[in-house]
Amino acid sequence: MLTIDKQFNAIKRGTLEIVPEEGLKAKLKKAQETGNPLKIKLGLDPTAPYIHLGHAVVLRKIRQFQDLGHEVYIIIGDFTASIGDPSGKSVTRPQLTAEEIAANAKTYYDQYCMILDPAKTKVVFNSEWLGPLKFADVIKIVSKVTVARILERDDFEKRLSEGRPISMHELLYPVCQAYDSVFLHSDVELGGTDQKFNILMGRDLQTQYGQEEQVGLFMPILPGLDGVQKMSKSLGNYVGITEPPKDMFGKIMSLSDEMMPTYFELCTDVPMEEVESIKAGLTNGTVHPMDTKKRLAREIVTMYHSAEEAAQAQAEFERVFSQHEIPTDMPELKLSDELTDGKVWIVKMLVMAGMVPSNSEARRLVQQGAVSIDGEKVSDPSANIEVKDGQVLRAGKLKFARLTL
RNA sequence: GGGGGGAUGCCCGAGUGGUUAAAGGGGGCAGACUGUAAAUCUGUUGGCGAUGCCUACAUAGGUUCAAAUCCUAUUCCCCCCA
Repeated sequence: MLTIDKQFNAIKRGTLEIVPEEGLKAKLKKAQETGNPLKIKLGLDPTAPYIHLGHAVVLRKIRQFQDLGHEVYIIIGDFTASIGDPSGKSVTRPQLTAEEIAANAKTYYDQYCMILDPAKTKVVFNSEWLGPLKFADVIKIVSKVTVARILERDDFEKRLSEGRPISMHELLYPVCQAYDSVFLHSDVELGGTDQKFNILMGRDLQTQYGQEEQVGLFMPILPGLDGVQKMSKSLGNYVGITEPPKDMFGKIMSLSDEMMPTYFELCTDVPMEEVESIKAGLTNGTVHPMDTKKRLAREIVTMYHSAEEAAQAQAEFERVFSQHEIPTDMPELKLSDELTDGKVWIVKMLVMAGMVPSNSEARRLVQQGAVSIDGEKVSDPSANIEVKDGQVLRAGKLKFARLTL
């Protein structure tokens, strides 16, 4: 058994803040003494069922708790989804049907299992306890929270002062989330910094209900591949945990150098001392950035696939980009039905290969000199190409297809 | 309930009768440079086998030789007063 301090330090890695740190230590201690596991809470929005490295940061932290023997409750916020966490951007959210939520939850579950221990994970829906509440119950709950307290929330405060609208139901969102904590008697709630207000609200409400307050554990928001905005699918700057090794490796290699230490810390299990020395090495130039990035990519691919696949992905990467050779495997494009006098229009090929969405886009690529066949540039958008079996069509740096007849 | 403002391409945002497929910026894509990086520079960014044609400025009609721009109705959003 690890000492409390060691447990605490392991958990602390990568966290932005633990509120309060002493509270967590006390809980860990109590759990060890009594043998009762802590209840770890994580709320998830059921609307976006695609898990990427950004989500993984929090999930991996949760996994650590499991490894220490604690119980994890994943709360699917199906009830609260009908409110939507107030952001001021989209006040109204599309209502999901029960089927959609169930389907999303299932997809989620399949992906969690890549990170979490399914045996120690309980998935619950907050509609289960929020749904049956009567209006009188709601008033009772709400009476424990003051308006001033609610309006402290950045987003509300800002909107209020800017004269932008705030709907009543939005005020209820943090309360609902806090009530989840009360209902579950949670000991620790994890979330991104954007969850700070809601999680602290949970502490307040638990106190009101005479419960021991939960500890808030905040993880940083992982910046996306662009290094600027948070990782999100809709921004396209993400690495999905179910992506093929090759894609995962390639995407990580496209990170900017400055992002590397952050990714090492939040996305891998490389010991912190080593992360620090890598960081120092990068700063004083004793460590080669590209090698380091390859290491990073390898660590991450290994985590979600395997060491062999990671090695293969790296070999492939080096082959294509360092030695400028073509990839070993690529999609095939069957052209036998498209031949006219043994020729195929270049634009048509690109569209058929799925490399571009439209003929116009294909023309543009050709005109810009991004298209080649067997290394020979095609620059005329109206060209009809005489195709030979096995030739390689390339568009831009990343898109390849083998032509077959 | 009354008064006012607004809805433009992936996003932001100009444009108030005619060289407007629509300025500018962001983002994306491509090229150069590289370490498939970042930064920078350049080009490009509705569709169509295409020196032209079609579709687009919330929706539906209308005026006009000509509309994103004017008129009418509809939908949605915001602000102020009550």
